[in-house]
Amino acid sequence: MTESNVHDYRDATLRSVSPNFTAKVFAEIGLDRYTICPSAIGDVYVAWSTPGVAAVRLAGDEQTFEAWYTERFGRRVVPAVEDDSVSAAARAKLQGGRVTVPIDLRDCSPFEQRVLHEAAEIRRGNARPYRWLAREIGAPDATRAVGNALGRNPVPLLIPCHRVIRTDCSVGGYVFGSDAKRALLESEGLDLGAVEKIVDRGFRYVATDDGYFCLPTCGDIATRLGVVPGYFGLRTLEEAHAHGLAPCTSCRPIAA
DNA sequence: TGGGTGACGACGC
DNA sequence: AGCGTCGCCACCC
Repeated sequence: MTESNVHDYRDATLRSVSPNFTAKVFAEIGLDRYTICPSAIGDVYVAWSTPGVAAVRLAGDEQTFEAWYTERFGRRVVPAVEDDSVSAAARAKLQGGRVTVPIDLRDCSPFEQRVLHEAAEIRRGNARPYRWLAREIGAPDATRAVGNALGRNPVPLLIPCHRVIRTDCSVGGYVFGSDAKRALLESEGLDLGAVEKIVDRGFRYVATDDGYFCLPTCGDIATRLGVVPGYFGLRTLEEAHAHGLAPCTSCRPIAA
């Protein structure tokens, strides 16, 4: 494709581009495109650029989405004609597949990227506190800033920011609403009712008889509860130490 | 430059 | 138990 061709395409009426334009052509002219994918919370728009998925939003009015996209990223986005490898991966992941999806975080600040990369490591069936995430990225006093960064997550669901909750195990905010966040966590196997009972009794950690203690929202605790005789709650780290318990290497419990 | 904002958290009633 | 206050930090004017 020549340089002048590229400009011709850019200047074309984007909505009427020929279906013959392949994903390869879109990649060459650097045009972002979007498609609709089913997800656990209903249909979402998935928008992507050459490097990866740039945005996930609840599906609704196309004009509103396109305007939001340009406002947020300073680039236009047009309906995709067909899936390519990036959107196909996103589609699979949004339906529960264990797939690696390339993500385009170029418009996020370095701090936001650190937060999002850490959130991406939290596995299904788990949740971690905002404060925990702040500690993990080496900014232990930036809890509030972590919440702000997650609130600007351009790719919710793909980067599972819904798995970051408050230290008291209440779910906290979410771009699609706290109720959706709660439903997502439950659908992933986290028993928030059980967690609430533990917290209501004044416990911040849970120990199993095999010698480890966890955050109440650790996914591994539920697994271990099936194979060890019982569990008991703890109020402080000192209490855990007094019992000779080791911190779970998965959830890495933090001080109250 | 500096003041305002916010998906937080600890404390005090 | 729930609310106001304040400290914290990154980000935006």
